[in-house]
Amino acid sequence: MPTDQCLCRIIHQDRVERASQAMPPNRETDRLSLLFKALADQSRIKMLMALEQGEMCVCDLAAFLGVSESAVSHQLRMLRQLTLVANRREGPVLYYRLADAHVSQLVRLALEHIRE
Amino acid sequence: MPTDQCLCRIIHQDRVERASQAMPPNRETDRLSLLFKALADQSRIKMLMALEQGEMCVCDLAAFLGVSESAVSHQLRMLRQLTLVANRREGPVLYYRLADAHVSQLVRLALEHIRE
DNA sequence: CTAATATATGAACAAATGCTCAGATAAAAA
DNA sequence: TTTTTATCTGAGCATTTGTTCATATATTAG
Repeated sequence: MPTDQCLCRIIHQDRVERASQAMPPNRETDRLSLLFKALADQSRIKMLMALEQGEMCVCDLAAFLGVSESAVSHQLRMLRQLTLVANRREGPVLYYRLADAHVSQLVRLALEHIRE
Repeated sequence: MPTDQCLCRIIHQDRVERASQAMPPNRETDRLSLLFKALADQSRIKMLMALEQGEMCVCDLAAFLGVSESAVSHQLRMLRQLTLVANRREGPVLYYRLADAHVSQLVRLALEHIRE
C-alpha cells in the first residue's frame, strides 16, 4: 500500500533546526529569488550585459536582441521595478543604463562558475 | 494609425554592434540563465542555503521547507542536473550536499545587494 | 522470498511567465 | 493643432514551471 509521502517525518531534527537558525528572514529569501528571477531569462541577461557597455535606447535593445520593441519594453519595466536599470529621457527617446554595479558582479561571478 | 512596432529600426547602430561584440556566445548566456533559473525559486534558494550548513537528506529538507518529499525530490533532480548539488547514499538514505562553493558565493553577493 | 522505508519518477493540472496585438501616451515636427 | 516618432501598457494566449498524486525503484529487515 504505497503512500504519497514517506512515513518518515524528520530523520535528523538537529540538522533541520540548524538550517532553520542559519536561514535569513523570509522577506530576504523572497527578494533573493526575485533578483535571481530577473536574471533567469536569456533576453534579460543579454540586455543587462549589453548595458554594461553603455546606455542604449529601446530600439537599440530590440535590434540587438532581435525581438519586438514591445517585448523589450515589458522586460525593461520588470528590471526597472527591481531597480536593476534606470533611464533618462532625451526628447522622445529613453536611454536605459544599469542602476548600479551589483548586477555586473553577479553575472561575472556566474560566468566564472559555468566556465570552470 | 498606430503600428504595433516602432518604425525606427536602429537608432544607434554603433551601440548595437558594440554590445554584440562584447556578448559571450549564446551557449554561455544560455547556461547563465539556466544557472540563475535554478536560484529563481524560494524553495530552491532555501534548500541551497540550508545545505551550506552541511549535508541533509530528502526528509530533512522536506521538513525544513514544509513541503512534500516528492516536491523536494523533483527540485533536487533539477539541481543535480545542473551539478549544483551532489549526493551520497547511506543505506536507503540519500544525503545531499552542495557540489561546490560557487553557489554560496553567488547567494552571498546577491544578499549583499538586496541588503544595501 | 515478502514487507517496509526512503527516494525517484511520470502524468496531470493550476499558476506564473513571456510574447503578441491593439491601442494609449509623451514629445517633437509640421 | 494635427501628425509622426518612440515608448508604454493591458488583455489575451501559448509555453513553462512547480506542485500533487499514483506508482516505480532501491535498500534493508524479517
